[in-house]
Amino acid sequence: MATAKPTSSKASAAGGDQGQAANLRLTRRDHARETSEDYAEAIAGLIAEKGEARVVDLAKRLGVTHVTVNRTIARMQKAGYVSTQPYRAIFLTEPGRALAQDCKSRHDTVVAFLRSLGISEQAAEKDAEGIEHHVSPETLAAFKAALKPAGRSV
Amino acid sequence: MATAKPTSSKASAAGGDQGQAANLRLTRRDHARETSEDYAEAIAGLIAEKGEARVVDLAKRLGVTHVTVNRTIARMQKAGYVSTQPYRAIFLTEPGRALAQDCKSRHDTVVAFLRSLGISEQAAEKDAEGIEHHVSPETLAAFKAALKPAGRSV
DNA sequence: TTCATAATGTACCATATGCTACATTAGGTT
DNA sequence: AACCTAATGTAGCATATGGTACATTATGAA
Repeated sequence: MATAKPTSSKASAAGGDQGQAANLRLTRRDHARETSEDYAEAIAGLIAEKGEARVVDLAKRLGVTHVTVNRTIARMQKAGYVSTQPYRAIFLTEPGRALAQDCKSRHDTVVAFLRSLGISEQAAEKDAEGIEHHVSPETLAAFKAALKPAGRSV
Repeated sequence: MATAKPTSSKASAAGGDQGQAANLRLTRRDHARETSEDYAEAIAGLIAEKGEARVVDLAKRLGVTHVTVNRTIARMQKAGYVSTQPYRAIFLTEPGRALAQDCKSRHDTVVAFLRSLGISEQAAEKDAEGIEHHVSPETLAAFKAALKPAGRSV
């Protein structure tokens, strides 16, 4: 009976359980990556603002304790995104800088797009934090296109 | 170190930190809720399609093993969203049904909105899975408004 | 009724995220 | 130099999510 009764357009589009399963699986598997992206973006921001990123500043900005920051930074260092030494500041490696830049670009696009819909700055920023990690290149392109109907090609 | 006195560049960033910190904190704290939402939606779908939701079907649809489903269902039962008995099917409670309905509505709105931007059905479905949990009421309303430029006030 | 198999449950492991409490280090002050 | 304090590090706990391996139950077939 699992013969996928046409639940609106969902079943036909996703190919039933298989399709949706893949979507959800990917969504969940990427939580760690999302964290790394948030950290990379925050580190880049701090470096831009004050020249270096300290654990305590990251904790403040990310809304977690310094302990959580410490562990995440350790993981990111193992993954090659940051470099740091005990009791020293945290710096981005090349891959880390690329990650941060990519994230900031996406973040800004999402915020600008939401703002263009008339959404308040507060809500746009808040929603963008959650949404920016889930926009595919195709959707991001559509957002950009909607922002530049005139034709600036950037 | 850093007696926190020279708040030259910090002052301007301080207010920003607070706001962003709150955004990120909320985003992360809600991962468990997102899971419950996905499960509620999947259970509702299975009940609609086959009359009952079994662990094995949920596992297939959500792309995880039956063990993961089992544990999550236990948590959701404790939270009052579902009711079930050993070796029996899973049913939604009233709060569970409300949650599922709310999620499906949001999901459909997000998909429709993305589709209206010209995004493919596959990408729209995939992105919606990740985005639907992060759209505020304000943004959701904006999506709906963009879908109904004629003026039907919902 | 017996039995084979699928479904479900349980035990145990791993990672990621978050915390509190406490230990250690760095840097400026005295 | 000694000292104080903020910053950093570490130990241990908790929850959520994911898994494999194995035990148990349900259920239809023989």
